[in-house]
Amino acid sequence: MSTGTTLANIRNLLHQSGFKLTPQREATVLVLLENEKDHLSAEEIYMLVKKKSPEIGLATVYRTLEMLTELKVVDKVSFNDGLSRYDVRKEGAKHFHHHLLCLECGSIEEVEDDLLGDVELIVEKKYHFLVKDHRLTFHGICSKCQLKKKEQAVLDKEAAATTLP
Amino acid sequence: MSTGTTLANIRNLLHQSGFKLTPQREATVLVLLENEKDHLSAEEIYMLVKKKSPEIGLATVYRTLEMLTELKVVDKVSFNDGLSRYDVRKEGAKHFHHHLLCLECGSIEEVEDDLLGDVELIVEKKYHFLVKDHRLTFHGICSKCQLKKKEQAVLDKEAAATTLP
DNA sequence: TTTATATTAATAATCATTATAAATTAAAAA
DNA sequence: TTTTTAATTTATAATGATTATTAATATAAA
Repeated sequence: MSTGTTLANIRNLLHQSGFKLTPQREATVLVLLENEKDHLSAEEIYMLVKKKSPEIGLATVYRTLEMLTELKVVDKVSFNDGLSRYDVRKEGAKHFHHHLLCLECGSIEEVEDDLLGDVELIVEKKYHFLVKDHRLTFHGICSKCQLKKKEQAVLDKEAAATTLP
Repeated sequence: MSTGTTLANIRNLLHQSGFKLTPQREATVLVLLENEKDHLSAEEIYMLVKKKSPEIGLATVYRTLEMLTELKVVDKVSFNDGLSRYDVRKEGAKHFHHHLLCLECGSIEEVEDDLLGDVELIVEKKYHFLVKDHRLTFHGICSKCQLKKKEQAVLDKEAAATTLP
């Protein structure tokens, strides 16, 4: 549980922004807070929220996520798989966290390090582009799949050795 | 027209990879090469290809783009708008080019500068993640919309001044 | 020239997401 | 506390980007 972004904070924000706090919205926020590291899709969030708010409809989850995204409570990220993922924004975070997307198993890991340094300033000055946010995703192979591939390579080698007369 | 990635190169690559060179595929590649800077969606590409290959179907464009993406001739990028965009990959490019996405008008500009330096190495070493590619997108306001906003602010100010008694 | 099979067009289907309209409810007002 | 208002929800339909299917067509190797 992040020290900054809490249910109470989000309640306040909704109120200040003129939105009502419904049980469905609260359940959705709770699920997001409980699963901060998981980069859940809307459908996944829906399934989890349903356990807290069984009558909820998928469309409501989508609406809630959209509202939270516009309020900048939540970050929405698209990878190349046709799904959007939703993360609670770390309050006070200086930059958006980055993602490591495994091309083999589809797992997504977070990188909190500030990898960009002053790049936003460079972009603003050189390209006259007022930067509000950014997204950085690395596509590659996670350590687990790298291990798997090594093991598989070993097995393949042994199988070939066994086959030889 | 990039000096590296040409129709001839792509023809060779298709052949070497065991794919046939159909007029539809050729037309698609031509459109992509002619519109390198434009970050076209599948639908936009389809409309352009149709001018060269009037009988072509949208599904064929999708299939061709998918094949070119798998062959790494084309890069597919997703922003948060539900569409995928397709760019010809610059042959020999050391890194993927970056994007400036304007939140106001939706325009997309390219950044060719290498903004990341050795970040991929850092990620590989620290996170044990074998990096194959990356995507970096800046969300913000383009210079045109910044100008527009300034002009609008000026107009608003004048309107307010006119209204005052 | 023939053959094999990759590829296409036309159409249907899928799926993530959004729209719709009646019903419900949160919270402000009385 | 009750009433009112309009925001919000549910259930369902609709949308649009993309993929699957199948008969027809076409590329390129033999």
